[in-house]
Amino acid sequence: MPELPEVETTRRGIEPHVKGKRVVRVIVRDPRLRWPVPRSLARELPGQRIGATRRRGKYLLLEAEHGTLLIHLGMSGSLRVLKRDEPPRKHDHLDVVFDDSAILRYHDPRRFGCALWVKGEVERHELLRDLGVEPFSDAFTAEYLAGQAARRPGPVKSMLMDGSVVVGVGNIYANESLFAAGIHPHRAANRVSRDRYASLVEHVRRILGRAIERGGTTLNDFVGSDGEPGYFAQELLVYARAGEPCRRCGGTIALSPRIARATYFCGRCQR
DNA sequence: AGTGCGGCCTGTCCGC
DNA sequence: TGCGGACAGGCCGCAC
Repeated sequence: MPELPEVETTRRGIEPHVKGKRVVRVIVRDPRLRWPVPRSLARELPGQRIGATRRRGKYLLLEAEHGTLLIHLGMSGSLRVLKRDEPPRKHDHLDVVFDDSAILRYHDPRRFGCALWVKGEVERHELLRDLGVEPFSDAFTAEYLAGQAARRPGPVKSMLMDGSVVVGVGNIYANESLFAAGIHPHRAANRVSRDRYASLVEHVRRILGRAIERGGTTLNDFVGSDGEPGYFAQELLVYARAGEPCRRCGGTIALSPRIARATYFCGRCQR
């Protein structure tokens, strides 16, 4: 399930194979993604060279000369680079074919992802416009989080997973970061001290960074652009460990479905 | 305006 | 062994 580390792993994996290459063809086998793949993509992208690849939150941006290919992997999407053509497998919905015969192939069984063609300033696109700060940017600070939290009596975990506050922190990494910072996921956001937000900021960065180093987290189906799974799952301390012993205090990891999907925590270590 | 929930999908797992 | 149903999960869109 791609969160920021999985998307960044994918970006780093594909960049050497697409940067500077010219697109010769776009093949849409099934346009029925979260939003239909626009016809303009196959019509306009061919002939253009890909420049930089970027990431904004969990969106991948492939900048072409006169537009941007905007891709989201949803929860089951992956991108692979093929050296040459091979028969598409089930759920291989989209190919971008390059002038050296390499193919960027989009695979997404659940079709929660999207592939859009954006002209003009991509940052102003409605999907990106209202996104919160990047966790690795200077804007992600304890002061910023405390400020956001001031009007939020709801659970701190909900705020952490709110993409209009900070991007890229999905369910897995929210659970892990709150455990590392010793903050109870049910605690009201406006009742977390500034010092503890400072700790949370550090742990979010450390955990996301470590997950990127390990190639992401593979629980069911995530694979990087080379087809390899990620290895961060081995380092998860609370996620998917309900009923198992806390690695810090030996207590039992609890599972609460109350907030935004499955919430795992240690009731002794997190307050 | 923050918050929670339904819905979109399909593969996987569980119980009968 | 077969099959229905619950579940997972990002995130938009909507209701409150």
